[in-house]
Amino acid sequence: MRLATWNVNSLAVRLPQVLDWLATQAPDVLVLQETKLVDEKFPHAAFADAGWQSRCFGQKTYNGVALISRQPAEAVVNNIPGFADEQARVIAGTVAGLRVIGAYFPNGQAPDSEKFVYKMRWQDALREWVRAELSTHAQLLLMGDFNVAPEDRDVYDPVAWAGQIHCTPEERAQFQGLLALGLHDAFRLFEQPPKSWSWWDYRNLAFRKNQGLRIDHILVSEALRSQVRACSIDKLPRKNERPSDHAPVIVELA
DNA sequence: ATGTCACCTGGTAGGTGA
Repeated sequence: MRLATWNVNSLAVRLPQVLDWLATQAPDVLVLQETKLVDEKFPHAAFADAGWQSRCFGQKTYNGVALISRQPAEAVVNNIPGFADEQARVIAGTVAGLRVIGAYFPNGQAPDSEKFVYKMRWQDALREWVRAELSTHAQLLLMGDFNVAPEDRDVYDPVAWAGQIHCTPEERAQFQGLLALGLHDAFRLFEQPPKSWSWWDYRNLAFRKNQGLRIDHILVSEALRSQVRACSIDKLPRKNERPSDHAPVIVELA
C-alpha cells in the first residue's frame, strides 16, 4: 500500500499536475489540502475518468480537503465530530481496511493572534477525536499539512524561526501530543537526507535556495509501525511550472 | 532584496490568507 498527502494550493489550478502525479506515482490513497473549491465545483469526473474514486469536503475560497483512492472510501467523515467549525479542514475514510484521516491544520498566522488560539483549540479537538478513532481503528494514518515543523532539524534556519509560527513550543507540544496517542512520524522511522523540507515559500527564491520547512506529515498508528517500508518527500512537483508551494509526502506499507 | 501566488470584490487595483 502506498499513501500520500499533498497541499495543492488550489485544485482548480493544480488539477493537471495532480492527475499527472497520480499516473506516475500510482498511490492507493492521496489526501489533498487547500483545494479551495466548493463541492459543486469538485472535478469528480476528471478523477473518475482516470480511474480514481474521489470524496471532497470544501468551501469557497479557502481550505478544502479531498480523499482520492483506487478503492472506494467507506465511513467518510467531514471535519471533527462534535467540534463546530466553519472551515473545511478534515476528511476521513476507511480504504482497504485502513482508517485514513486527511487534515489541513490551521496556519495560525502569528503566535499572538486569534488564529493561533483557534489553531490550539482545533488541535485539542482533533487529538481527542483521533484518540477515539484509534480505539476502534487500530490501523490508522493521520496525514496532511500540520503547519508545524516538529523539530529544529525540520527548519532551514532554526535560529531565525525560533518562536515564529510553525515553530513555537505550543505547536511542537501539540505535535508531541499526537505522538503520545501512539502515533509515529513515518518520515523519522528512517534515515533521511538532511535539509528535507515539504514546503518552500513562493517568495525569496526559497525553493532554489532550498530554504524550507518540513510541515507536511504522515503519522501511523502503533499497529502499522512495523509495516512501514519507506517514507519520502517528492520534490519533483515543486519544480513544475506554476507549482504548489508544498511537495507530496508518500508512505509505503507492506 | 524590496523578491510570490491564489482568490475575492469590484474594478482595470487593493485586501486577505498563506
